[in-house]
Order: sequence, then structure tokens, then C-alpha cells
Amino acid sequence: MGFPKAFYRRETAQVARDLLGAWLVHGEVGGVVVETEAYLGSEDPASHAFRGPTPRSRVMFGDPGHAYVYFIYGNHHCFNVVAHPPGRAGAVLIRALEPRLGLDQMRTRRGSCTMRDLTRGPGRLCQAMGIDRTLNGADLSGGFLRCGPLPGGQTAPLGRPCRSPRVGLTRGRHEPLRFFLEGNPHVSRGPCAVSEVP
DNA sequence: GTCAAGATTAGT
DNA sequence: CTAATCTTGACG
Repeated sequence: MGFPKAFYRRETAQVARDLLGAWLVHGEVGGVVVETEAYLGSEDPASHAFRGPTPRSRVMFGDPGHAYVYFIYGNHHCFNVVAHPPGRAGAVLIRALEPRLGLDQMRTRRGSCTMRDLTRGPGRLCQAMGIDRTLNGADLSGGFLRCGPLPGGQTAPLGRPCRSPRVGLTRGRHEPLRFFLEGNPHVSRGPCAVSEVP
């Protein structure tokens, strides 16, 4: 089971916070979310939704609880979860995962790398999980691609929720819209925590 | 049509 | 620190 739609129909930053510790699965592979970033609508100059809907950003204005996947820098995919209150736009970038399921398959896709680097960083995470643009717009509840609460039997990931500025931006750089589990080894390098979150 | 920038990564 | 690599969106 995935999260109910109402889970995604809230402030994007709140959803980004609550996605820490969530279970994400694509086919035979998956893991626990340990790092996210919120990208908002017209008020966020770093967001693809800043200048209104375009062919690419259209899904950010659409149904919460669907995937937004885009291609960047000629090599990499980034996976987002569409999340926003009614009438707005926004998505949560999944930046890092603690790998739990299908480690062999992920390793095969990623080639030679340390276990720690398997799903650390948005591009690596997509490569390991086999996520690409064909999943853009896909529903995240209960199908081949699934996002939901941590199943019983899975142990909670290490670390307390914290927040900091987002990684790799030129504009909108100061907003503390990155969320991560402080001290978790699968979190990417980035700004140190500026505050904890409940 | 043209062009610069980009929510990254691997390599020096 | 820098190159790689190609899509997107703004502008004319």
C-alpha cells in the first residue's frame, strides 16, 4: 500500500519532511528515503514550476502522488514526487535512499561503486533503481512504482530529521528546503543542518 | 532557429 | 576544480 492521496495534497515542504523514512520501491529494487528537497510553485525561483506550466513542468501542476521525472546535464535523471495543496504546484526531489531491496540488481545497474554510493545523490539513485522519463506522470500508489510507509519488518533508518539549504542551486539558494536524516551515511554531501525539525 | 544554463557526476 | 553531454525554455 502507498500513502493516501491526502498525504501528498499538503504543503510541499511538509511532505518533503514526512517523506524521510518512507519506503520507495520500483519493481524488484527499493529502499528507505533519507534525503529530500522541496521545490515549490510560482514563489520559488529554483523550481521548474516558477514560470508557470511548460511541457516539462506540467506534471508539477497536476495530481499529487504522481512521479515527476526529468533528464538533466545530458546524463542523469531526477525523480520527484508531485506534492502541493489544491490549486498550487510543487514536487519533492528524492535525493538519497538507504538501499534495502534488490541490492544485486542495483549494483549491476550502477557498475563498480561502493555500497555507500549505490543510491546516494539523485542521479545515482535513478540509475540504481532503473528510473527514467518513461515513469514521468506514473501513479505512486500500489503499482510497479510505489511509495508508502515503512513496512513492518524493516528497521527505521539512522538519524534525526534536520533541514538545510538546497544543494546545487544558483537561484533560491537560501531557503532551508532540504530535509535529511542527520548522521545517516547514505545522505549526500551538502550543507550542514541549520535546524532540526519535529 | 539559436543559445545559454542546468535540482549532477566522475575524474584530475 | 572541471569536463561531459543534451534537453529545455526564452527570445527573435
